[in-house]
Amino acid sequence: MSTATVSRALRGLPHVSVETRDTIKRIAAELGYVPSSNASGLARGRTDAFGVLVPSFTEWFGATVLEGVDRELRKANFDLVIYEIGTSAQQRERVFNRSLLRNRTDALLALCIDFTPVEREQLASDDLPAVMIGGSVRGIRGIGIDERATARQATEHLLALGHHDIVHLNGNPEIGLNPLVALGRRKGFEEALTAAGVAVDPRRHVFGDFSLAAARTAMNAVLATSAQRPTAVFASSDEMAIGAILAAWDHGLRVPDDLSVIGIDGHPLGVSFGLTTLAQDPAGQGALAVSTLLNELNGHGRRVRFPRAPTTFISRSTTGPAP
Amino acid sequence: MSTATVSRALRGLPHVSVETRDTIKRIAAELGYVPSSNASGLARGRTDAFGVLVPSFTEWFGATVLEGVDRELRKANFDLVIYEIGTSAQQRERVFNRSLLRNRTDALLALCIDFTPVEREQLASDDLPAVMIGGSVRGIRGIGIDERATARQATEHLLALGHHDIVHLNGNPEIGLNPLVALGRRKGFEEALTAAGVAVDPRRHVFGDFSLAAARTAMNAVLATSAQRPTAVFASSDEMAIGAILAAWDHGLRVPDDLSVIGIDGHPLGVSFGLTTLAQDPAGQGALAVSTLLNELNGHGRRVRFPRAPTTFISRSTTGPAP
DNA sequence: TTGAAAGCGGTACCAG
DNA sequence: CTGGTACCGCTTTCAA
Repeated sequence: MSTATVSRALRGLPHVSVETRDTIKRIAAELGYVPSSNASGLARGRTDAFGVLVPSFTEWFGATVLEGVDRELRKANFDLVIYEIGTSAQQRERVFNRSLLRNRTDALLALCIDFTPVEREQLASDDLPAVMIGGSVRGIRGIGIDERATARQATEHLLALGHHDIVHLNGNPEIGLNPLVALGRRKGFEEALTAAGVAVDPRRHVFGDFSLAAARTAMNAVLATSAQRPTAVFASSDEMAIGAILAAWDHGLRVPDDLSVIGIDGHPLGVSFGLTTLAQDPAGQGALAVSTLLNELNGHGRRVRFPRAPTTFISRSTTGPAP
Repeated sequence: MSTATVSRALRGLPHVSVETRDTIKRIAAELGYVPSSNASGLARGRTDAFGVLVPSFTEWFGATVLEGVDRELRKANFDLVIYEIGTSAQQRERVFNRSLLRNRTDALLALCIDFTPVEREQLASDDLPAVMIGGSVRGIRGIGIDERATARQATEHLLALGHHDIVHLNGNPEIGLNPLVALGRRKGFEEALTAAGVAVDPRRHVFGDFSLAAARTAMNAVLATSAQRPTAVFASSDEMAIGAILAAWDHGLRVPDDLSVIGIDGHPLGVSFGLTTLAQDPAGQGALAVSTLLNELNGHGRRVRFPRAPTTFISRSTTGPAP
């Protein structure tokens, strides 16, 4: 058998007789033969791998996106190369100067990262197809929910229940993540208020760092010092919403009787707290990004733009009528 | 310039004049040249990448290990290829038959996975250096805490506070993860009880699936039906411990006044609940595995055995004297 | 110090 | 349907 025939047989290409193919496959299995991805990749100019840039492994959104990415990649027999790039510019520079451009991947996914203009330029100039998940950025295609509309919907839910004094527990836009998400959610919150004829009070804009602990601290401060207590909280993430619930408990307040809380995300922990939320589907977003890029790599269609990722209102038990 | 000289210059090898090297580096930078990892890997018989098998992206232990693995890999300019292999044997077979043996990685890390004998054999026969993190398995080197001693220490803490009726909230050993961790923790629990002259009551062995929600449900059942209420809970993981705390709250019980709770892990969420726990350092375990394997790949030393990973007692506010 | 040339392990084109 | 054979882009040995 020539190497050519073996190669064809093993990859399921045509022009190989059935019996030849079977023989080759059997022997390959016996020998435990597996082609070298390096050699194959070199010859084909492909790597059969996607790269993903994540801000952190331990953060829910990114991890859940990876779940979907991996699922879709696995179907296509692609591998997944992950680069964790914290919020430090130094780490990021390393990745950009070396790994990204190292031709180890056929495409790139970035998770809600706040790229610098230089980085965006590098990404664009590089021929690697790239998509950003969790908030789009100029120059790179993005897939994500409609931040503003989602925030508005959450706020409207609270308004409809009669709440007028609502705290917006938001993420700080300056922590290296894509600032557009915090900004967009703020905007949607204010829009809803304004549309309902409720005044926007800047003191009700509180920062919880997108983390449970920080949100709890921030809300504790609000509940401790406010001359007048808010009756509801709109949190830009479920983890912050749970922090708000714990803060309410810290103050002996009942949820939702004394304080209503709504979040965004659909974090699994929300179930345990009966959290009302607007759920998104990070795994679905990741899977969509992969299948689209895979399609484009195969020459089917070019440069699709993504529609807004869907969001689902999940009504549980942390929101109720204003007291 | 010949390709040979360029190759030497760019990789910092000797036998290149300083000025030649500088020129080459400058031009390479201008051109944005980056060597193809495939070609380089093919020529050197190396991939400069590690593979990691994780049960799930969204589970705390694995994600935290990845954090440490990535940190150490990045230092060495290695890339990280991740294979998520749920608990389904089918998915795993895919990985084993294809990816693992695909020569995309120089070494393999597996996170607390319950390999079948066949899989173990494949791993062993393959020349890939491998280490298992979070519970060792026959045939593969492992790095992890001393399950039994840690569980015993946690239980002893409770006993010392005067508790005699202790529930062990354990993980179910049959969910695809390494069963030795649940078994070892059970053993340590019973040892401590026996050493203290306390009878082991099988009805106090409750399964929480290593998850918060399941643990809460399980504990709710205990608290609802027990003729006599336990005064303390030893949970095999912090997430389950938090589930127990929520269950206590569900029943209007105060922690630790009515029920003491201790966990194992050092999960960040524990901080928010004041959880007393025996913390381990998953990132450190991952980093150690990587640096060791890296060393061995470079020919320095061979087949190190790992000492037990350390554990730290963190006393917070969920344990107190028995009522 | 530098360059020439032989692989590394596949793929793909072309001829038989 | 099958085999021969130039590469793919880089590393490495050997000479110059």
